[in-house]
Amino acid sequence: MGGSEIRRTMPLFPIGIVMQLADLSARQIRYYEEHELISPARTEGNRRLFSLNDIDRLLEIKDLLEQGINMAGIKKILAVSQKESVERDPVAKKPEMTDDELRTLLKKEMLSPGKISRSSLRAGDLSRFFR
Amino acid sequence: MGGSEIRRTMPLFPIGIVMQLADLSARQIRYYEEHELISPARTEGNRRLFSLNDIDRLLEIKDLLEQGINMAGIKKILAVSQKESVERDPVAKKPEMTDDELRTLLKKEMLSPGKISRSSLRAGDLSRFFR
DNA sequence: ATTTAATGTGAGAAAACCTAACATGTTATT
DNA sequence: AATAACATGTTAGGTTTTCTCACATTAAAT
Repeated sequence: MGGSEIRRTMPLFPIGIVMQLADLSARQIRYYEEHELISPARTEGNRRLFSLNDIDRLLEIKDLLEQGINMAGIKKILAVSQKESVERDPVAKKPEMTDDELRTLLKKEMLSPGKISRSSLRAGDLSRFFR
Repeated sequence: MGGSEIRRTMPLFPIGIVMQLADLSARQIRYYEEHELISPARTEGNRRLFSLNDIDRLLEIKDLLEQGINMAGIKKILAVSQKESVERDPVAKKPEMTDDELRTLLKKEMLSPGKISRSSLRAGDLSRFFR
């Protein structure tokens, strides 16, 4: 788990917000969880709390569903794409990075990106909103 | 209005999450709102929804309060700092935490994921976590 | 000793979310 | 065409979270 992992996996959003961000119904989101495509955290009182990773994943699921892929297929695909993203993550791949390398990386992360309209959210977009 | 305004002003977080992120009680947060130091959005059902800007602001308020400044003073200061942050280049902005300090913090986070010490969070830091 | 400022606490109400069950609309299969 | 499987809608009843409002408490200033 790299440095950015911490933020991206922080359970922050209630389902109501996620519904808006991903444009999905509560029923859909819970259904995907039922099929183990996502595993949002829970509060002490059992309310779901979603991370940015969860939301990105939901956008991916939505995308794949629209391509006619079913739960089983999506599950397989997501399992692969997750493995890939871990291998591709520069921080995760080089945990023994020198201080200067890490410093350079962090500076790059601090750069401000441009604006994006929320209504046109697609899989992967969220990672550009939040880092 | 800068490009990043859209994301940073998006009402996303319920008060429960903000309490954890800023390490403040609900009472404190509502009190600051009562004194117009923050103006979180509301759901249709009247629940507060905080943006990243709101949370940064809360961290600033906390900071200023610890310095012994009262509501009135903080209000004035925040009015100024807001104006400045709009006019100032966000990248060139002088950090409250040096890059070295941030790097050290992030390293610690990488070693124990999910165990970010909230107390180490200060005003403005959040904008580096989320973009 | 008061007053003021910031925060704690509790009550009662409402919103948001939970699970579970059943219903509906599609698509695939027989 | 009938049936089955899949994804989603809907409703019901219950729990958690948040709301406002009021009163209490603590610490600092007068």
